[in-house]
Amino acid sequence: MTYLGNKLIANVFKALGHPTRIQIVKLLRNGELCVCDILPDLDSEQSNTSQHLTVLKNQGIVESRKEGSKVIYSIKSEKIYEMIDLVEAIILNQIEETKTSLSK
Amino acid sequence: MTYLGNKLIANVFKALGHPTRIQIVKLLRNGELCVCDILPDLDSEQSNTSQHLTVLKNQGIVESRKEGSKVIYSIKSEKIYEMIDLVEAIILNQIEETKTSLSK
DNA sequence: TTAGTATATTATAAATTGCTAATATACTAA
DNA sequence: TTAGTATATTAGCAATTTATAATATACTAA
Repeated sequence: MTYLGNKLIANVFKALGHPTRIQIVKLLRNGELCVCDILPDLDSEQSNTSQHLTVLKNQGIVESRKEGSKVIYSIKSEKIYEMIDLVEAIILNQIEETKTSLSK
Repeated sequence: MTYLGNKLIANVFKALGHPTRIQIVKLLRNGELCVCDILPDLDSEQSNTSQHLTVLKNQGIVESRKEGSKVIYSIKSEKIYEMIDLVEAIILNQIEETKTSLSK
């Protein structure tokens, strides 16, 4: 694959490379939410949250629509959750490994 | 999940968030390689490549062993390739979407 | 021992990212 | 129209990441 292709791929991973953005994605696992419902569950300012949502949107991870004065965000592809599940499995493996090497 | 958990997850994604590191991971798809065999396929300096390998190693994405004067790197879990495949599928979807919206 | 090869580490400068505070925009209701 | 709510954008600074150049370490062979 070309450098350009790897850059596109890396950009998606990069967008997922922040704890707040991971949390946003997880919040959306049960369905769409307006920003007003996302905000109280996060530990960051309104403007910062808005910026994180923009990053996720720019990489096609979430999409949004307007409903009255609210903006509703949703996940564009369930594939994102498969990715998160894979990462969690990788992390669990490593924890197991660390445990094993400690008890030797 | 806690902030700490999301941070662990984000760190793995972050490690994959660079085109050179994606390329390294792809190079290792066919099996382990020494640094000397990775270097010529990359467009970056020796020391920079070594730093990227360290990032991947720190996140448990690759592992290494020494063999004589060479260091051999390999992928720790095939799950990484499932993740890359998912991202590629997401990107292809978006390209299709863009095409569709252009032809409307 | 010396020279050469393979890889890692360090310092540092440049580029990017993240956060905050302030401001702007869009909508709703009085 | 005015005030209030919901969200986005901007500017500026701090923190992090990236690349380069230089140096260090480990191994091999002469």
